[in-house]
Amino acid sequence: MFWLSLCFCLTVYRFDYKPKKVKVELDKKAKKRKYEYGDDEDEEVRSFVQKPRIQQSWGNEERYTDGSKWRFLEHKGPVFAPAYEPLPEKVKFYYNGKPMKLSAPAEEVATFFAKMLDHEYTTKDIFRKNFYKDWRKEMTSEEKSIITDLKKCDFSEMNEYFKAQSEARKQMSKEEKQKIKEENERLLSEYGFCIMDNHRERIGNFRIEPPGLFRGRGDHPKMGMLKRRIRPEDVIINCSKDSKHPKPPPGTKWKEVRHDNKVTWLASWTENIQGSIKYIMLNPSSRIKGEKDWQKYETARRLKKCVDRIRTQYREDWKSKEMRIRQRAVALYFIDKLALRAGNEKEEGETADTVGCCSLRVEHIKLFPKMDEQEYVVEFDFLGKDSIRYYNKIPVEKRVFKNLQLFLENKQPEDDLFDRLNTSILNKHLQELMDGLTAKVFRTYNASITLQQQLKELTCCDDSIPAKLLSYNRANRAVAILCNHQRAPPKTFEKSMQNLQTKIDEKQNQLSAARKQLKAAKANHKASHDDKSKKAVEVKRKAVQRIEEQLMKLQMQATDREENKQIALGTSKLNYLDPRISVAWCKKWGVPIEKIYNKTQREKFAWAIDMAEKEF
DNA sequence: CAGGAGACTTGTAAAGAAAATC
DNA sequence: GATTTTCTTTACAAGTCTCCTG
Repeated sequence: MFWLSLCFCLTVYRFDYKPKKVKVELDKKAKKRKYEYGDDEDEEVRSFVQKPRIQQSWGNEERYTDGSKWRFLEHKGPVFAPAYEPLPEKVKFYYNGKPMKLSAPAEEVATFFAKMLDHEYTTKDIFRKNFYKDWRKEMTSEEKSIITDLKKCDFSEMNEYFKAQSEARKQMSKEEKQKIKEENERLLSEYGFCIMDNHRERIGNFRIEPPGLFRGRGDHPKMGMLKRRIRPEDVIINCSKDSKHPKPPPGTKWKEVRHDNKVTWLASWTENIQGSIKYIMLNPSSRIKGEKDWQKYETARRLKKCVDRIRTQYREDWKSKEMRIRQRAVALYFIDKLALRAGNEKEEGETADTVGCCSLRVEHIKLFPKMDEQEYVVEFDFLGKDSIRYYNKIPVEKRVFKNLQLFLENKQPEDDLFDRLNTSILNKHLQELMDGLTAKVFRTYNASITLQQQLKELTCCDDSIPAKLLSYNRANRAVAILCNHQRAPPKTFEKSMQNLQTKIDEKQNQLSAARKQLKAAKANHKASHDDKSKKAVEVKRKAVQRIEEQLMKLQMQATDREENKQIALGTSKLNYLDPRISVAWCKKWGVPIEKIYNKTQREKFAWAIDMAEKEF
C-alpha cells in the first residue's frame, strides 16, 4: 500500500499529471490531514495551504461556487503618505539666479523634480514639459507670472539638501535607527494585516502611493506629470458588513465603504495619470493569492494534455480559406512557439508604443526566404511590455512564411500585421479549444515545461550541490530567455566579476599550497610511519578537499553570474514556473529548498512545498 | 459587439537590509 | 566598526482578461 501511494505521488506531481489520479490523491491527502490534525484543528490554526485540497475533495461546497471570495473581511484601512514638510528657510530655490520663496504647493512639486535631478528623466523633453505644465497648475498667479522658463529654474540647492538628508539618515546612531525600525514594525502589525475568513493575512501594499512625478517606462507620453496626493476622500474601502470598519484619519471621510465579497481588494482609489484604479490587496503568501496561483498552474497542466490537439489544429488552420482563421492560427503559433504575450490594443498617445502578438505591425517583422544556412527566417524586432526590446530571428515552417507574406501584401509599415485579429477573438477561440484557456496560459505552460525538460537534461546525479544549483539556474535561465526577461547589466557588474575572479585566483593559490603541504606530510609519514604523521596527512588531505570544494563553488558562482549578466530570473521564477517542479527537483536531488527559494518565495509557494513529493 | 471600466497578474528598478570585507 | 557588496523587499507601472453597458 505504501508503495502504491508512493507511485501515485510520482505520477501525480509530475507536471504532466493525470487529473483522475489527482482527485484520488487529493481525497487521500485530505483524509490524512484530517486524521493527522484531528478535531482540535480549528479554522484559525489551519494553514490555508490545505484548503485548496480540502475544498477540492469536499466538493467546493458553499463558499466559492457563487464567485464570492470571502465571507469576513476586516482591516484598518490604508496608511497615507506623510504630509508635506516645507523646506527649511535656508534651502532656496533660484529663478534666473535669484532666490525665490515658493508657496507650499508649488514648493512641494518642485521638490519632486529636485529629488530627481540626477536621474536621466529630468533631461528628457517630454518629462520636463509635462512636469512644467503640471507644476504651473500648483503655482500662485504671482509665481506663474515670474516663472516662465524651466531652464531658468535652479533646484540644485534643494537637491543638495535631500542628498544631505539621506546621508544623515545613513549616519544615524544605532538607537535612532532602532527606533525607526520599531515604528515601522508597529505600523506593519497594525495596518499590514487583515482578517479574512478567520485567517490573519499579510497585506501586500498597505501604504497609499505618495505624490510624485509619474515615471512612465520607455517613451511614455505622460512621463513627468504630477501624480497627485491621495486623500481619504478618494479612497473606497471594502470590508465585510459585520467587521469593525476602518476609521478614516480624524476630520476626514472615506469616499465610500462597500461590502463586495466578489472582489479581493481592501481599498481602492483612482489614479490621475491614466485614470486607472489602484488597489490594496493581499500578499502573495495569502490564501486567496495562493489558490489563484495554484489554479493557474492547474490550467497550464490541462493545456499540456491537449496541446498536441491544439497544435495539430492550428497547423491545419494555416491552410484555411478564411483570412481571419489563418491569421489566428499564425498568431497562435507565435504565442506557442515564442511565448509572446497576447498583445491587447492600447489607446494611442496614452502610453508608450509597445506591442504583443496580436498588435504586431508590419514594421516589426522582416522576412528572409534564405538566411545563412536557414530557410524561411522571420526576424522580430519590437518593443514589448515595459518597452523591453524583443529581438529574435527564427526559421519558421514554409506555410507560416507564405502566410506572413500574404498578410504583408499591400500594407504600410504602420499597419497591423494581423488586421483580422485581436486578443478578444483569439481568446474566444482558445476558450472553445479548452475551458479556461487564454493566450497567457501558453506562456505559463511553455515556461514550466521548459524548466522541467531542462532540469532533466542538465542535472547530473553525482554533481555536488553547487553544481546542481548551477544546473537549476541554467534551466531557470532557459525559461527567462524564452520569456525575454531582460535586465540592464548591473552597474557594478564588471567590478563584482573581477572581485570574484581575484577570489578564485586566491583560492587556487591556496589550493596549490595546501597540496604541497599534503605532499610534504605524506613524505614525512613515509619516513617516520608513526601515528602523529599519519594524522597530519589526514588533516592535510581534508584541507585540500575543503579548498577544492570552495574553489569549485566559486567557479560555479562566476559562471552563473556571467551567464546571468543581462537576464532577470526573478519574474519567471515568481510567475511562470510551477513551483511543484522545483520543489520536487529539490527533494529528488537532496537540495535544500532554501537554496532556490528565499523566505518570501517559500511563503508564496507554501502550497506547493506542502504538496509536492519526492519524485515528479 | 465595440468600448471601456474593473480586477488581477506580471514586470523592472530602486530602496533597504543583511552579509561580507577591509 | 565602517564601508562595500549582495540579497531581499518594496514600489508602482504595465500588461492580460473579464464583465458590463448601450
